[in-house]
Amino acid sequence: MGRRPCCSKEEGLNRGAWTAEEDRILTDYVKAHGEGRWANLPKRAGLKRCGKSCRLRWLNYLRPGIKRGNISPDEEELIMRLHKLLGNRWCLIAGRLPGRSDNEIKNYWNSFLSKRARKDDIPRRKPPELQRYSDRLEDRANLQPKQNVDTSGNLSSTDQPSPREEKPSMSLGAFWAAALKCSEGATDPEPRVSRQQDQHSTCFGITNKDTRPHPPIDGDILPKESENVEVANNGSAFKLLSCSHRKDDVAENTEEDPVMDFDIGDVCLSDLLDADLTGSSSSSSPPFSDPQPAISSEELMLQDWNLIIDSHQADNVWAPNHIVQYSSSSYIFDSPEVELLWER
DNA sequence: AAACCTATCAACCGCTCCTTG
DNA sequence: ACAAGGAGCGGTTGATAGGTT
Repeated sequence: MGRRPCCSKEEGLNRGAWTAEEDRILTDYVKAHGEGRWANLPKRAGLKRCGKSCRLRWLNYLRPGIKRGNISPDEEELIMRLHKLLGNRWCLIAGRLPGRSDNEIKNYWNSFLSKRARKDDIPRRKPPELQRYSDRLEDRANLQPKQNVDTSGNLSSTDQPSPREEKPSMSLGAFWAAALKCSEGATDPEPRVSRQQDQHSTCFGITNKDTRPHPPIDGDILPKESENVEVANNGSAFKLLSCSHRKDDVAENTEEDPVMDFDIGDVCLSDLLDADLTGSSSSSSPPFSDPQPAISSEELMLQDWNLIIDSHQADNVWAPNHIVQYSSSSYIFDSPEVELLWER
């Protein structure tokens, strides 16, 4: 489909900084008619501005409750931690900081925190099994440089990108993001889940069979209840027992049950979590069922290595009743982050 | 005092996805 | 099923202020 030229290229529109008068007109109009219909707003309100520009101005500066400047140390720390998990997904990060706009956080990051993050970055160490797997892939790629290595570690003879490469899988990284998105909906008294946020059917929760009090969680990040994933106390950690939702069920259950499974690319989260990773990569029972192309768990983890938080980071606080033991890894459902440990 | 450099941040831009007809 | 329009996101740009030489 063709795209309309950007409205900012239209003749006769004001550009650059907004004047106080323009602000007043926009504020009055939105207060009277509500948000939305941005494309028509300038004409109706009598503003010589692009609709997108009006939307941006309203969301970033004029809407009620917006905070400007003076980002507190707490907010700064939260931004750092969320960015570590979510990357440059500013709208999601902003969603965790009431009154802050994605633009402000993005600017703050680019001008200050990115430098700090680089300075603080700890070199990340791959666990030995992943390092070996990574080396094997590299060796094979070197032997046959014109061949692609597909996501299952197999070689393909075509130069065309595989479908998976064309459309990247929802990664473990996205899984973390999904958990955060879910928490946002669950904690906000007036959930504002955007269409785009909703598109992956992203919600996830665990049943905490432990009866110990829920530890204080910043913003109470995860849903407190779930009927879908059972977690049992295993002494120092919790082992995932089951995950009842299949991706086929999600559509029907979405309405009444906010907790659901979701796809991680071609696989279901429950598949990933149910899979047995303790065996070698040549295990006779592949973790993910046909007809999906086999994707090894090693590969999945390798792909997402950069999103894994190193267990040596000093500020990690582990709450044993929020750990899901998964093979040699442990998923931690605690604090604003969902974290993954190796060989815990 | 002037020129230059750097940091900040508001705004722009292009792209993607969703909704609607 | 398809196309067009609406909306939102994230990267980038450019104006400006403040600091340094």
